[in-house]
Amino acid sequence: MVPFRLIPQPGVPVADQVVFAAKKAMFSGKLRPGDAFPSVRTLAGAMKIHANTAQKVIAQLTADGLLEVRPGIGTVVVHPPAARAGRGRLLARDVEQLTVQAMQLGITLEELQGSLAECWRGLQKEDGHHER
Amino acid sequence: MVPFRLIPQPGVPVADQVVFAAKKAMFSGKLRPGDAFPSVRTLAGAMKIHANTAQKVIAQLTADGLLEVRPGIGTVVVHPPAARAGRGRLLARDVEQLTVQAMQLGITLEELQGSLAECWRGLQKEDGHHER
DNA sequence: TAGGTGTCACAAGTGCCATAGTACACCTGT
DNA sequence: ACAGGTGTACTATGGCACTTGTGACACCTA
Repeated sequence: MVPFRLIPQPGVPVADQVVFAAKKAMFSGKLRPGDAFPSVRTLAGAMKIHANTAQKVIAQLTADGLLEVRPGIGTVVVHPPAARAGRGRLLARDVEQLTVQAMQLGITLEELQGSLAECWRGLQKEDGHHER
Repeated sequence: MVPFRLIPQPGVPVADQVVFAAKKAMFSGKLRPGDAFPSVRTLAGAMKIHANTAQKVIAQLTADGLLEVRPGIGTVVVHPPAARAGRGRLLARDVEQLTVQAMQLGITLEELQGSLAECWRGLQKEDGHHER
């Protein structure tokens, strides 16, 4: 029913995990623009979390511009505003962290870039499968 | 005195920030294998944190194999064991997260790889400056 | 009208984090 | 031997974020 699952990660907030899983579902094509997003209470029931936590998920995704709220109806997946005017700076912290961690593991830059490309294509390859 | 500083990040534990700053200092050559690492109390004083928190930093870095403890003497920076037997799997979570966030911002894979390379070289270029 | 939708508010419980203080075993100087 | 510096361990406390719990409201559709 819900187009994504999650494997509980200890230490990271459940709400953030669900948000991440939802984004992944969107960018991999399991949730396409126009599709109805699970309601707060439906999501809460499916994810075995509290309705209040599910509400935070919806609010977060809405704030990120990935969901649009139809009052009284529900929420719908929208196409990201594609606002990237020098937003690369927002990733600086994450890029730096990934770099340091890779260096610690003795991984080369090329290997890291390869892993990144592999992960990238792994998400995009399912992009045309709306026929479940 | 202490070969690294940190810019307080709200929301992330101070201990983790110091650990990250220390690692960055190591991989950028500001701290080379054989150098003495600041003592618990010195680190606590310089970073304006509690000695107990500084102790956690030392413990973390030691557990990561980046520091070696000489009982009664102090801690010394050691060369990472370079143990990378399929450890690329440890980065999977971070790679996936960075990928999704980049997609959300509408950044292309090539741009992301470019940012990564830039950050990488930015750390390595200072690698020969021990003449301080 | 009945039911489903998102939204908000308040309280209680839990756990992590940083601080605080104290103590111990170890080694190196003099 | 001694004093001083080192890492390590323990308990306790206050603050903060997270989750859950419960209830309520305004909105829309059938």
